[in-house]
Amino acid sequence: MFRGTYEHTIDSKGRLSIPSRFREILLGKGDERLVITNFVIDSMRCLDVYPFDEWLRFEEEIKKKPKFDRRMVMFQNYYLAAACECAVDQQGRVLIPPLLRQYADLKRDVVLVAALEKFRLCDKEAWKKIFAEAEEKLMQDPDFLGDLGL
Amino acid sequence: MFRGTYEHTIDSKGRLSIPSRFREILLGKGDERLVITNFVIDSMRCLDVYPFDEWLRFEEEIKKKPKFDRRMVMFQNYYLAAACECAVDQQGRVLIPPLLRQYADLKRDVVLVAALEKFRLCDKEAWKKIFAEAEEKLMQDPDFLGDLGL
DNA sequence: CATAATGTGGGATAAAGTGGGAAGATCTCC
DNA sequence: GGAGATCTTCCCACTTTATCCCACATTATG
Repeated sequence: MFRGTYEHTIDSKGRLSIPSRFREILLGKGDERLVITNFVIDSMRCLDVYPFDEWLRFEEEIKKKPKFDRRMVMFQNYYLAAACECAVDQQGRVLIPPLLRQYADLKRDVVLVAALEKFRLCDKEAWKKIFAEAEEKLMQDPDFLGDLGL
Repeated sequence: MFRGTYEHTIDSKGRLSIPSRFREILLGKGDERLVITNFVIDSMRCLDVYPFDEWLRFEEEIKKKPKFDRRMVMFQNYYLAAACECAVDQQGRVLIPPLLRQYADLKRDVVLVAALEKFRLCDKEAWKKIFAEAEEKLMQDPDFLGDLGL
């Protein structure tokens, strides 16, 4: 389970270092490969990053679904088609594939955000907006937090 | 169960010593790890601090909820994404992760406030306001406690 | 009053995050 | 097919941050 939010930078060669806490989890799996693909939060583009074994698990789920359902085809075109396997180098960095980087409009400053079994990669400014909106909406709705026991 | 309010200081390296009463509880669990995340009281930002086992329990509760509910997604982005696992060192101190420290605007003087199975970490001045407001509301409304069924 | 426990400060060491060079691979264009 | 350009990978190095350890002051305890 990934936890926490980290601000990192993408260098001039398009490399991004994985937070050591995240990397520990990958090392624990004995497989440092990642699968990166498109995602959107609040209509802001970002990237989803899976450990390789979690991605395989996810693919198995997909296979169980009706293959020619129209929405399934759309999903495949959007999410599966873009998925790219990336290796982590010996310094703990991944090269973000140019097309994906371009898609999510990742510049220098990015944020890595834990999301249970995977994590998200997001432009820093974009994440600020996503976070601010979540904070505001949640605080306007004390009943919701109450239901969660907070 | 945590009890009491303690005024401590965050040192120049961002470390905070856990009150010994709180630490006893952690030692009793046999696991001194903490999970720290964002919170807001009366639109004043602070941090929620869970013993590791309590946090796991909470995560299990969350997993039972509908995953793609809009408010749930926001909650995921606000509360879960920021949650960071922190170890207590041999002097009984935690390093408050910089992003969280920044979020809650923690300077030197902070307050640790027990909240049942977890506790809160709050800027000293902010806590004064939160406390004063709570006290005032209680005094202005003699039925307050009664309405709560206490 | 002596002793222990608690909270705080600071130095030394290790680790994390970032930048950049150089060799090898891949691609492009002629 | 070969020269040049680009991209990838590996390595080394630097800076910042985290962690460990020792030490001191203050407060609790007997």
